[in-house]
Amino acid sequence: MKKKEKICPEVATCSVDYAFKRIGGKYKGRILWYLHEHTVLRYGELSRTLPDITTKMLTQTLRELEGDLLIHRKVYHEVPPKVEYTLAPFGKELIPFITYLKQWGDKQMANGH
Amino acid sequence: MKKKEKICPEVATCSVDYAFKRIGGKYKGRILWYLHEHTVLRYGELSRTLPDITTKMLTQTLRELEGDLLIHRKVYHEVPPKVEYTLAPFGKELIPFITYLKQWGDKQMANGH
DNA sequence: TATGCTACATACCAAAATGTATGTATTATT
DNA sequence: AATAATACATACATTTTGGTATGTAGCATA
Repeated sequence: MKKKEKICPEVATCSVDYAFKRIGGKYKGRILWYLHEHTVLRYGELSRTLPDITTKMLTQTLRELEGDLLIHRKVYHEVPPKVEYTLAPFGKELIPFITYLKQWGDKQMANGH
Repeated sequence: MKKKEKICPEVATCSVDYAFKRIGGKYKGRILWYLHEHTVLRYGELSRTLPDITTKMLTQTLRELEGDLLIHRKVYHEVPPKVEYTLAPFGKELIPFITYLKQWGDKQMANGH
């Protein structure tokens, strides 16, 4: 049947939901992981590291991560343009979790799940 | 511009992508978390715990989690019906990571981010 | 003057995810 | 015979997300 009547009963637990929203999306996890592995990556390097992403989605995703203060964007005013991306403090705090998740994923994949 | 030429260059890192896909979706994180908190929940209890979910999405999401072996579904052949959901081993392995993420979310929310 | 380099922007379109509304099954109870 | 309880199923509509194709800026080099 339809919707529920009650409003959010356990306000605190919504932080799970909150967190998942910042790292959801098709590419955010990988972008954060690659920035962790390489420390600093230019736009074109990210594009080549994620071969399945389009420029539109890459730019869009990077802007969202930047807006959430998970990554930092440094622009060099040169021609041709140069922009470097790095993990911001809040993004770095997510690394242990992504590391753990990655290991879980490796294990799952190894067992064919 | 368009797509890239290269195929996936870093095969191993795709486990990040793999893992994110199993726990992605609008409600999976919360469902796993609530099952962890309550140990066992009936369908109706889950529905009341997630007041914003519809029966269609709840059922659909539970089936996906079950298919990925993250949760377990136990049916009691009674009338009216009774079905209990619990975390399966693979799902339990995700708890430390969801716990970490939840703490991160709590902190972010507390600071207004 | 044309082309290349790099990091995008943007209009339009397709696919995927989620929501709405309504229906079903079975047995006990009124 | 009608109603209640519980856990769904399902057709259809809408929203959200992602994809395609093409364009722009500005300077250097051929």
